[in-house]
Amino acid sequence: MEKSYEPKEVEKHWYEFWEKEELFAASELSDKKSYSIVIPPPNVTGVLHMGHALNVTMQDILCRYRRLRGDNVLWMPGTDHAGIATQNVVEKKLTAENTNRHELGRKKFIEAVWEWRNQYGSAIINQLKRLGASCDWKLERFTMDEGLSIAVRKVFVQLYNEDLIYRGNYIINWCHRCHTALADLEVEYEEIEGHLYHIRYPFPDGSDGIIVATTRPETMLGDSGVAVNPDDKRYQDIKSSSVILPILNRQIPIITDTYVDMSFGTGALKVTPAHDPNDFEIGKRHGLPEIKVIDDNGKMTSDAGKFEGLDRFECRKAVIKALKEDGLLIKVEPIKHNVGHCYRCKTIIEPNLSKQWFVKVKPLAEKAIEAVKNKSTRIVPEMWTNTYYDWMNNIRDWCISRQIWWGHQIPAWTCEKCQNLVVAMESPSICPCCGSNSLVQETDVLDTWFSSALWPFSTMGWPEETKLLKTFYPTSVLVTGFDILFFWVARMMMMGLHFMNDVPFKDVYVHALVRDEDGKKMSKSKGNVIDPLSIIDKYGTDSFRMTLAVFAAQGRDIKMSEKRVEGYRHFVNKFWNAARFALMHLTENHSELKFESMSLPDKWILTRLKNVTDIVSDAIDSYRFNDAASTLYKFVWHELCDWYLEAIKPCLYGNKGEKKKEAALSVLQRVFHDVLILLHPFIPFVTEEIWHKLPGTEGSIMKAVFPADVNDFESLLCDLASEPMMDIVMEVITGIRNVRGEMNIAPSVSLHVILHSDNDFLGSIVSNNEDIIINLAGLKSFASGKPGIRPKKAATTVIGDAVIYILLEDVIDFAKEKERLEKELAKLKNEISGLIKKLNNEDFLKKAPDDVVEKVKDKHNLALAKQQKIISNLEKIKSIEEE
RNA sequence: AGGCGCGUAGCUCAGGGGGAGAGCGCUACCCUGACACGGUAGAAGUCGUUGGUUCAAAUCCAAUCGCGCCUACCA
Repeated sequence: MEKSYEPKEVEKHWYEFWEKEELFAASELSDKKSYSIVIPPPNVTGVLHMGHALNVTMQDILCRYRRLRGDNVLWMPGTDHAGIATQNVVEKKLTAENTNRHELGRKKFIEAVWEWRNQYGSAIINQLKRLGASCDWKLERFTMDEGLSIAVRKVFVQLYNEDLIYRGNYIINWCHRCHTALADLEVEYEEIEGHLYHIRYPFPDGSDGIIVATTRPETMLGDSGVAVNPDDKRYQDIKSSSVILPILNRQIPIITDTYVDMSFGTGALKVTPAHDPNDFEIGKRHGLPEIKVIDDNGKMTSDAGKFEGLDRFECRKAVIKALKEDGLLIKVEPIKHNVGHCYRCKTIIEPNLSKQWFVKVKPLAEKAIEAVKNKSTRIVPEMWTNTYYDWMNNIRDWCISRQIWWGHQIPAWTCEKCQNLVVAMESPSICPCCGSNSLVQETDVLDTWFSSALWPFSTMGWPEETKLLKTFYPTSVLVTGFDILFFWVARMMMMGLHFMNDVPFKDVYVHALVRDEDGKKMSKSKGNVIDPLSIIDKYGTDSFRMTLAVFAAQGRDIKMSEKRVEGYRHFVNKFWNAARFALMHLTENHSELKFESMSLPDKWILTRLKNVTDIVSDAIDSYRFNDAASTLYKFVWHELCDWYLEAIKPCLYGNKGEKKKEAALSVLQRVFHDVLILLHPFIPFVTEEIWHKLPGTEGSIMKAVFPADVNDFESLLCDLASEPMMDIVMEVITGIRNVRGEMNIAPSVSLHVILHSDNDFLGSIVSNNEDIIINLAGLKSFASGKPGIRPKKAATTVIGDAVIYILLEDVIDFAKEKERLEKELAKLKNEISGLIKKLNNEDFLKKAPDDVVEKVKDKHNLALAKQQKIISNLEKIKSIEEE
């Protein structure tokens, strides 16, 4: 074995091995318990980022763990066709080739997208593999696949027939750059420094009129009214029922509506039903005309009069100029306000009147709320439940049509002759209404999230009644970031319940975001993105995964930096070397535990192993990945390496006889065997590599059995008394080392140590394990016995009931020793005074539970005894000095 | 505006009513036959602030300050 772990070749080798051996494959039918996860499908245009890395690592930990526990695991992989993003990518490519999609035409363009997808679409999948993802790749799905497309059609048609999908002219969010409608969710609001323009709308008789305030003066061209609050005293006495719209000189009505906020601006609101969602509602209430002045390209329409053809922002300037000239611009004040931007391209979106398709979500949402309320689906951590309810309760209809070409074309046809609308699975040949054969399909496609919403069952073959569905639906857990809780999770809940009559997943584990070192969100524009692949290249996948797992505490974002990963590379390397050491001695199989000849450290480490096994499985079961990972870290480094391996070295070198050696070897093998399995979900590559070198193993570690599931484990291995006993041995050793350190005695100097104690239990433990103490404390000799004559020139330390004398014939520095003891005494006195305060408190004695009181009393007695011993040691020094 | 979360060692964070913890960093010593990506020891914290509940509060409650995020139709 290499002196340091080199991940590159190991990772490549074992990943290929796993795939070749089909170790990731799920069984369609099996007697085993089913466990299933569908991957949140990354965009087909995507490049692996930290979010994916965390998300996939967690799912992989769960899947590998469940396999080790004997479950039939399905981890369903795939990608999402990402309508707008993918279309953008391909359009860019076309531009570079000096053409565009309109020149190509719809059919050719779609072909071009498929070509692109076939060429580049597996990039993200290959990157997931670098993370060690154990998805069943044979089942890989894509939202535009034929099967998934049939599912989409079926859902659309059924929802339409159930009146849960409708088409209509409504105000929607329009992105001029992407040239499509967006759902409300796809608009990101950002605070912007803008201006609030106060504009006078004169009365028809030319008198003062009403002053309105707006941040988008260009929309005034589409105004069809001015609204004031009916309770607003300022406007009670107005005689006129209308005003004149400046520039266009249209007469528009003054209406009253309680929506208007009297405290904002002048309390008068210009109403533009075609370009503002609220105005749209007001317009509907008052029957105002909807005048569209900005077209789908961001240019002014003919209704904008002389501004026709002008860009919307150019028009704003022109309108202001015109108003100024007419003396109708009263004032301009700076204002901070939220402006919506397209989540894909950051263009300022324009609320626009448009004919679109919508899903009526209320009825679907009710079932989705109920499913969480009655715990059919559990959201972890629980704090997200409220956010989920909140959103679900205030949900608005979902605009699902997109004016792009790449996606699932809406299965609706209009008869050119009679205008009849047909929604059907298959393209109809004649109009069922008038028999005409000139039917034209709707050109819009569906929102990508519409198909993602079906992911948990469409990937398993729905609408067919497949074995996969029977075995694996509903899925066990969905692992995702909170940023798509609404986009995706909520919608899957609605669709799953509606079409499968069951929740899509029993648990939703919502994990945190990965941020940069300073806690900022990683983004390309900020330039603070850390590329997971470069981290993997540099430190290895296992180190990276371990880092993610250790920092994945519930409810807190992860601040990622290379330095962190470096720390966990050290861990992987430490483990590698521990294994290297073990394997140097494990030259043959020692799978049978030799319980009779075990030493204390043998029994101790097995007990600790059992304990750690329980903690780790508990933690993974409840999605506390950080607890599981750090428990293993501590166990491997600070118990296995720091104590156990060091303690058994004399045995392994044969200094303690063949039987002891055999026992130690058997324990060593067992501990490595089990700890490899425990670690495998976190660091799959290095554990597989070592597994194959460890005697007594066969095949892949992926087929191993989790230690907690082995029968008789507890009775076979655990000796609970070994923990307190080993604690004493470790304390004695640490005590001696401590003196050595504080007295500045070089490690090369070996010492004589004498231990005095009245306590027979302690005495026997110490004498039974003196070889370990000698070895680990670096001693020349160690003697223990009942208190007797004190050695003269010795430094002392107190452990429990024992006084330890470290003989320092030539090197003792009494001043230093005195200082040391006094320092310790001061610490102890502090502790004692705290304990006394408690014990003097009658309420404490009366009300605190007995075991707590006992504990405090014990501690107090122990501290007193220790104090006594230190004081006498100090006196001894003084008397020696006086001699 | 409403909701959620977070303030614990220099840094990054665990913990969550009865002993303040880890990793990194720092200091000292050590290339001891797995590992210098290492070992041993050490220094370091009024657990944001103020009240309350309790025999007991870093932990529960209330308020307050600071930070972050999410949701919302303020023109």
